[in-house]
Amino acid sequence: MAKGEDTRGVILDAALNVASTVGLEALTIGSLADQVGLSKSGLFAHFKSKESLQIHVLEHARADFVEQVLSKALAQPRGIPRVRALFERWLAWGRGGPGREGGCVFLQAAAEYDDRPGEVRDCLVASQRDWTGALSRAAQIAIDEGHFAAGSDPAQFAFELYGLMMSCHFHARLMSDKDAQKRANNGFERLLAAYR
Amino acid sequence: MAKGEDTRGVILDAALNVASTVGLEALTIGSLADQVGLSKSGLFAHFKSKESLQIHVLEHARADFVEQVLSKALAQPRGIPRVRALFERWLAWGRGGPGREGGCVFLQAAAEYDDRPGEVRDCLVASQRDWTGALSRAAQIAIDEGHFAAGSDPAQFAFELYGLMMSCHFHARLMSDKDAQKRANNGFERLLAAYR
DNA sequence: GACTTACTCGAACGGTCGTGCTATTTTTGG
DNA sequence: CCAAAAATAGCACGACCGTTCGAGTAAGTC
Repeated sequence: MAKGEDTRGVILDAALNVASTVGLEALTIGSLADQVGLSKSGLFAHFKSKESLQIHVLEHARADFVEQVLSKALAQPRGIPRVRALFERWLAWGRGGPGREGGCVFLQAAAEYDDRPGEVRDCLVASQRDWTGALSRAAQIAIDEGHFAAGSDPAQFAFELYGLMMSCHFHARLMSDKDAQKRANNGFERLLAAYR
Repeated sequence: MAKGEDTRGVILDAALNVASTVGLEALTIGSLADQVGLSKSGLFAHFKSKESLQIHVLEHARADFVEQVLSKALAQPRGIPRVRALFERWLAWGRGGPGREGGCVFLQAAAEYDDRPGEVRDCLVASQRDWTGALSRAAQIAIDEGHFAAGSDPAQFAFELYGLMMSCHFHARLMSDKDAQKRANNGFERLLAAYR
């Protein structure tokens, strides 16, 4: 009973790595099976369809994101410190690393599914709605704490924060811009200044 | 001699429409041939390979972008008016419309090729380098004209502008946020205020 | 040790992919 | 109008896709 759950975890780890680089659609069961040393049908049996696999990959990523980004940032004091922690850990997560060579799988998936209906898209939208909601809530708390000006729009703040993250991902990965991280931080400080 | 160039244009129009929605990689020759009423091999003969087709699609899009966005914005007075025109037309182009249902094909391609080496990526990077360069130049002019504070970083401005555009595209398309356009404008005004 | 359950494999399926090759039709230039 | 050239169609190919099925193996229970 435990064996199956283990290999399933190994599969999802590898799948997440692939999906972050080439996307969830380009992810193929055959090559994934080779990577983890399973037969194609052996891997397939764990998920009943490719769509199911894609959804599980997204939820796997979401769990990791919540653990690495959200929950750790929530340990920071309310207000600007927490907002800062959210942004910094978000950027760090999106930078990728061993096991997630392709950066942020959500940004990859966002581009893939923004015009492609289906359950995968629905799952992605739900996760991103949660995330933008968490960002907005953190901004609202910053208002409540008096760190941000009263009357500020938390959703507007989240919107602009999202933009900084996306631009950083774009410049760092596609444009090989070594200053992307620094530019994102500059933009963040300017954003904070505007909302104070 | 003219016939071939015509059908080639028809093909590229349809291909651009498809690529903007599902991506350049998911674009298939067979379905594209059906759309334009050609046989698979008949269409294939126009481009010697799929990679060549993808590159031609990108250059087709680039030409349209230059015509619809860059050149028309350059007709505006130097400084903030021109910067504003660039941003507004950029957003409008990214919003899509008939013939480009999927929005901005460059954002789509940016996600697809940010970890996928090859000639298509090289072509995309070149076009985006041109574009960010144009944005930076417009910001530099705004500095020269005294519209932006002396000592401002034009590339930083372009970086943040790119973020607003991406976030707008993301929120409008994936998240079905009707306020995305408004939020992008809000962010733009805040950005202008910071650089004045 | 027998039985049941969970896991994995190999082979095969229909389908679609990009890509050649060879005709045949259509367009073009003199 | 005719020959040269360009454009298109038809067909076939090898490769890979997701998926199914049946058999075999390992693990857990009584």
